[in-house]
Amino acid sequence: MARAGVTAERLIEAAADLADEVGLENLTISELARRFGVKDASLYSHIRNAHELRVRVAGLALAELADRAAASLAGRAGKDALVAFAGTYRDYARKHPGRYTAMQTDLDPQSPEASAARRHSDMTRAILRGYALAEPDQTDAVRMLGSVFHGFVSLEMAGGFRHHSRAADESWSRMLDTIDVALRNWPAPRA
Amino acid sequence: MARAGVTAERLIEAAADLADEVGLENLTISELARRFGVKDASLYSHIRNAHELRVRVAGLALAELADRAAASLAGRAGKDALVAFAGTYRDYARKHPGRYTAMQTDLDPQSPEASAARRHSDMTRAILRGYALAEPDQTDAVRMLGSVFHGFVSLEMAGGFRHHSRAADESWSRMLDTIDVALRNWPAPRA
DNA sequence: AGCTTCTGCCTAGGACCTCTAGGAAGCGGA
DNA sequence: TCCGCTTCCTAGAGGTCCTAGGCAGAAGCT
Repeated sequence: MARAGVTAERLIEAAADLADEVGLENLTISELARRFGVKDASLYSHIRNAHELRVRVAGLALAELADRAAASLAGRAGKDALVAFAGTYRDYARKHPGRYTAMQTDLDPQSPEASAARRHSDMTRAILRGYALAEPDQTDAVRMLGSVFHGFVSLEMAGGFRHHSRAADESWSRMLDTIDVALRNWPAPRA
Repeated sequence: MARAGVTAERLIEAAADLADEVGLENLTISELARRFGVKDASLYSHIRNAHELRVRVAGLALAELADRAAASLAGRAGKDALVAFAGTYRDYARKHPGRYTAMQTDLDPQSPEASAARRHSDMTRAILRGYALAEPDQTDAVRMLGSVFHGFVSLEMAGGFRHHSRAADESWSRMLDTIDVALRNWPAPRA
């Protein structure tokens, strides 16, 4: 009997594709096995359980997005870098909703997946080199940027901007203008 | 045989509590029935299916949070209103993670639940009365505020700020300072 | 080539979940 | 008292996750 040739890598990648197609909440071991022409139980030689599958997809997505974000940052600085970086996040989320959702999984800080998450905050810090911010303001700014990007993308994905005629693209671009101004006018503490 | 006295309202409320305890993804019809001392099938006289249950929980949460936000806004204006409003969101999310997560469900714009969502954007607009912003900037600002609040809360819930020693409370408060400044210095288009 | 070992994939089956169909029992009103 | 509405039931189909135990390709050794 010919083997299907399942490996952990091919499994995770197929799982990520499946999640993008049907949504992370509909990513199931059974459907994944079906796609490989294999029984459910067979997948358990490659992954421990359904939760691990999701964590691995999260890791894949974090790494993929970090690579793209790094590429978009090359040769750019200041607002230019900010806009490119943010755009990469938004594009990725729209093209890969399942992967993007998986990224929000609560990861064990010890896990290898969590180190990919660290690349993201490091890159966000790199953007801030274009703005003069010392610690702890820099950490606060990293968190604000993460919040703004993720918040917008996540509300957009959930359909939150569909009620109003104003194009989401316009709001996105004006929001980045505003954030740029805010970073250049970062307020002193105890204002 | 005595009746359990299940009604749609009591059901939704219990479902919301259950979601807060075990997470929205672990909210099941079976467990809910168990809590009422009733068989699964009995619940289907009150709700159509599991998806409707989630949507109803989302509606409950949106309405509850809107009420609290409205109360926090009473008698406040400007930055004071901004901080109080934002704080209400964050508190609610921390006390009611299941309800909060449910709120992100993609709602049918025609549904009664979606009208509760409208209350939220209306209140956000009200906050902006303290800052001079004409359309379409106002809409962009509403979206930015929603993104910032939701993004921060959502990253915090997912454990995104645990890696660094800087307290999330501090970052939150400094972020609101920055947003306040940004709203007062909203940039002109085509900068 | 024959042998062993590894492991990818299998069958079988338990536990739990969603949801439908059809029936019985509580409870209010005529 | 009896009727009808609603609540709750039993029965059962079908899907999901996951474990235990086994067989048969594939890979390596002599």
